[in-house]
Amino acid sequence: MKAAFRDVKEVIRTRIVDGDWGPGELIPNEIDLAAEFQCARATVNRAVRELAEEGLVERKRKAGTRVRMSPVRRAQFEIPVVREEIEASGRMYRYALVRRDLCDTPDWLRARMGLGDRGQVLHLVCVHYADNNPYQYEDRWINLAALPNAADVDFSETSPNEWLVETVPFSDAEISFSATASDEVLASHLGCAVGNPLFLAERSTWWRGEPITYVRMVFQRGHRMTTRF
Amino acid sequence: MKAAFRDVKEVIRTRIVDGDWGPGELIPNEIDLAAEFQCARATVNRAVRELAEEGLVERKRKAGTRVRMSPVRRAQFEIPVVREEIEASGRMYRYALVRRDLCDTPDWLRARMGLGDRGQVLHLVCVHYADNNPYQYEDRWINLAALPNAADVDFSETSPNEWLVETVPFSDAEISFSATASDEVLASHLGCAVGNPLFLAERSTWWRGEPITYVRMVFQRGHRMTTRF
DNA sequence: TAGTGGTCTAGACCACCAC
DNA sequence: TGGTGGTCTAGACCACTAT
Repeated sequence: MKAAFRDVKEVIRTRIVDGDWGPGELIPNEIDLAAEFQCARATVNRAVRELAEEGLVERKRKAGTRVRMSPVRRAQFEIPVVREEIEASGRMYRYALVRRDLCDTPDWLRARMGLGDRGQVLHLVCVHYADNNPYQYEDRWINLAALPNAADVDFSETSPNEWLVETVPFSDAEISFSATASDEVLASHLGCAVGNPLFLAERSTWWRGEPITYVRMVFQRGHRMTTRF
Repeated sequence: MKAAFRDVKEVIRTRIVDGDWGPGELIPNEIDLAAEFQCARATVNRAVRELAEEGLVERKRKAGTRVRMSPVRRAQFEIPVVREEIEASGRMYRYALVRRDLCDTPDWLRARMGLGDRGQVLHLVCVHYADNNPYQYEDRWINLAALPNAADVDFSETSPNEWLVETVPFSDAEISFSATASDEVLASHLGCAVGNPLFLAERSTWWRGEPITYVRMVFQRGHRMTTRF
């Protein structure tokens, strides 16, 4: 008899999934549901509110609660730190820094991140291995105007990924996924053929409105990103 | 003075983002926060509970609430119906059925969907256009044991996607994203070169535990899936 | 304008678990 | 075992909006 709102939620969910309450149909109001389930209205409110957050129903004051015509489908992915992702799968993680440059901000990066004027960026290239097989190629640019001390960090041991997570933990980000073809550099680092299709993730990060970093992460051939919903 | 819990939530979020309460740090308990914000404990509870759902803090009974060391990053994507996706971007949607077969369930599909014994499936191939440019190639298999009337539907006008959404609205799904190379069939339908890297989404769907459909959706060259978090 | 959901409150009991 | 979060209740007032 604990978490009554969960029971209420599941009963309602079942009625919707089973079609007792069809798409577009109005379901009873909170007072009636509270009476049916012998509980307080607040309990029903939480149950139905969570179903609305899941996209199963739609609520409007005065109009009541309706089953959605087509449920909103939200696929949700956890974005872990590479090392944790690899170690969680039981494989050994290894990291290697391939390249490190200090340079003026390229124009394409300035445009992409909304960086004004000029300034320097730290350009890092590294590879993440799982059981000594290349897993991910990382090409990263760090805005030194925002993180000047990044220039003094030794990235040969610590991956920029982890250093950033510790240093700027709570940031806004935009991530996008696409497909790209392997060029000679990628082929040599990932051990695949030139022209192979590869899964690419790009992420831009801001902290309190200020651009922090942009990274291209290219995964080993055959990589999949999966979720259930 | 409406939605006090939102104000409380934002004040706490700001303190965390600004570093007033650093990673791993214990934040005041609900009673103290309620006193500070001059509100009921339930109000603080909702605020902090939602921050926990967002992955910003971690709560444990007796141990209290701590700021997460590295916030859990969840990228969330809405999975719209193709037509809506295209029309939302202001482009004209067009659909074409390329192929329709009734056949015995191939072994690979049986394994992938957890289909027992034999049975027939409806195999549909179609293309979705945006402003008359190919946008997505769809290769779909429908389990006729679960949806026998799918065999009688005229899919030359209605896309299987939309028919399924109307017919089986509330289902469980597994979706996965990867990169694939264009073969001759894809190249001809999508108007790209053979070997081009393409973004691939695969979805398996179940309703009340029963396999419904498996679909491979291959997007036009250069397609990106983007979200902020 | 009336009905519905959105939210707050004050108090209560309980489950969990670090100490 | 005591402190903390998790939840429920009964009642209240308010905001929105369909009618």
